[in-house]
Amino acid sequence: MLSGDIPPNQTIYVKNLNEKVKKDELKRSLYALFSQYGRILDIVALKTPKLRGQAWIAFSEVTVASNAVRQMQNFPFYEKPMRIQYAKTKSDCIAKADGTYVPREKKKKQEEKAERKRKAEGPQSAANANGTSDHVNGGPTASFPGKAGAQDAAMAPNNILFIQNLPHETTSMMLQMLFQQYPGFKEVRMIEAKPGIAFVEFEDDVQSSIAMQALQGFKITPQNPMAINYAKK
DNA sequence: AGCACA
Repeated sequence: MLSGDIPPNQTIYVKNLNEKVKKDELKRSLYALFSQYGRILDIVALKTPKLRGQAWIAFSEVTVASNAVRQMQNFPFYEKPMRIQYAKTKSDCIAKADGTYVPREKKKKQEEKAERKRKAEGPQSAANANGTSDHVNGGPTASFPGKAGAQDAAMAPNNILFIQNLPHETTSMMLQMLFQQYPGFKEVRMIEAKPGIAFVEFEDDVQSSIAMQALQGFKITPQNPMAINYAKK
């Protein structure tokens, strides 16, 4: 199994998040970043000592969650590579939609801990010697199947994006319309002498990354999927 | 490292 030993779930569990970023900004950024894969039903992030640095993102479909787990694995997000797994349990928002939601009774922490332990040392505690050598995931630069902009070599994150394969009639106004919807947008720069390319600047590389993810492969014309990379430093 | 929903 790809991510740990947790079975697929339509909610993903994200950890190693930068604990300095504020809760709602975090949620907004996660939303912008992950909604490219499909519909997000809910994002839960708490800043309690136990739960900071983690988030749960509930998707409309398991397949969407699966793509997100694979493709965003280790994505550099606020300076830190995201670690993504399937959530261990069903989200309340999904159970509610299912009709299977039952409000959980308040348990004391000790009871919960005991229960978890009981589950862990089930009937066969020596049964986990099955070659769990799975695979070491793809590394910091995931590829984006079906997206023409996927780069071949990893480029260091940069607040400036380099856009290629634009139709020659593209104007900076058109690009501005596209990119300004993403937080941190600053400006579009095009070069008269070089049609088909542009630079788009954001305030920082988290924000540029989100826009890149969101617009990667975007077609201004059917023949022109945008190829977006970080600009060279 | 850490699996919640106030």
